[in-house]
Amino acid sequence: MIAKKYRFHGQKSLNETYKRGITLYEKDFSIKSLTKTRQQIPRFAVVVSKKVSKKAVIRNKIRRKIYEIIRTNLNIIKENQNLIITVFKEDVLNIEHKKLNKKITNLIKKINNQEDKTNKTI
RNA sequence: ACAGAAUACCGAUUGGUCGUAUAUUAAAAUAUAAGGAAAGUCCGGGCAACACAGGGAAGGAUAGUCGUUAACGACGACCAGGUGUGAACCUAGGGAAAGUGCCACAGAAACUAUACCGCCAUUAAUUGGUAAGGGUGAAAAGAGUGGUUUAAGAGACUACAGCUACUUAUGGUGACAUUUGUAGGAGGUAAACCCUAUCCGUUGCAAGGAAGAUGAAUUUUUAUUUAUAAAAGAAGUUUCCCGCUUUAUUAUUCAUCGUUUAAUCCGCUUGAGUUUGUAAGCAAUUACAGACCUAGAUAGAUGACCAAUGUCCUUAUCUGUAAAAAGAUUAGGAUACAGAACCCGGCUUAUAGGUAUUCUGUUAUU
RNA sequence: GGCGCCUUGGCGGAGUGGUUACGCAGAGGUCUGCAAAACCUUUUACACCGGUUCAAUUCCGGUAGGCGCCU
Repeated sequence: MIAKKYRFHGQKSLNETYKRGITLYEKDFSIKSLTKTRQQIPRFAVVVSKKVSKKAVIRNKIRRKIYEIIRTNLNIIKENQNLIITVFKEDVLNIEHKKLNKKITNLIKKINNQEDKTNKTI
């Protein structure tokens, strides 16, 4: 898991990223990001709804795997970035660790490039 | 050996790298960290608020007996009925002789029956007797078998067996069992309404409490008196009525703003706790003594990756044997169900694979 | 986390202890020069598993799926 200071606290900050952030889609999951000038520590959230799977064990495993990938690749991410990853399908569990790692890191890099082009910071 | 029954239990282990939460601490570091069902939320209790948990009506739950328990719709032992060759298992198992309702279709008739065919008597048609037999149906004058009686028949009468109500005696705390006598002769359904007995106040930790700023609102009448009393109204308590509480300016309610790296803190984990031993009891369980402290998250911790071992299954080879069983090696596969959210006692449902104890039936051998 | 409710053909939607109405949709036919409308015929259902009962979609218990409310 990831440390408590890297997590979101409360609903308003989450809603802000949902409204204003940029989104990119993969087959089984999507990424939203928003960079803020006031912030000093990046924040992450992984959302796995009950529609993905009814069992709490499977949902927890998916979250933990993705959090682990983020934790090991912290150097890619900007200091003032907010990231939300939402999972749509149960198949994420069956993907190998290395493949998932590649997919997610590539997506994050893409998003960072887009943000640099548009200069969308608040 | 095969096929079963019951009860109790385990449900992976070790190492490496990188991490998460809590506690201790200045920091580093150390310690601890998910189940038998944590699940479903089906019952019961603690705890909290409302009145200290009160009265009546309505409503709900349960239903053999005795016990266990904080309590229960749970559990234990026993009784009765049913199922099974048996070990055992199942049962919402009070009342239909308080009252009401329902019993489709078929059938003559579905409940104080009054006869469709049949049998007998009598006739021109018919009418009368009869509940033995047939047919319908889930269920049919509902006490079976043998005999007597008769026009034909029938508890109409009798012998034996059996049922219901009351009753005698013995055993048992009791349900009840065995037993004595008298009387009786028309069904089912209460998981239909209902009656009887017992129990239940309502809401649920998102309960409840603490932590900002500004503004607005907080009634009327009477009496004495100039701040008290009484009455009405209002608000709260809710399935309804009664009753109760408040009528406050350091308070309550509403609105707006602020806080977003405090959307926080308390409640929150020492408890009907875990474990060892002894004693009581058939058992559920209880008593006493010793030792121990063992998760506490809140966009929600308890993990990710890698390696080895164990267990089980399958294939092949070897050993082994009359044939099996069993053992060794090689290769491949599987390793379940499932994630604390205030806390306990049960129930129900899901679960790869495995272990132990007691018992039953069949076959074979001694 | 807690509390409550629902499930009937392809879709909507009545019903109740005795084998399920109706409307729309689908298929075929009548009518028409051809269509529409109208009329006639027809296909497809009580979420699943147990219990009570002679008989259950209905009554009772459990399971599954779906929905709502409480900060």
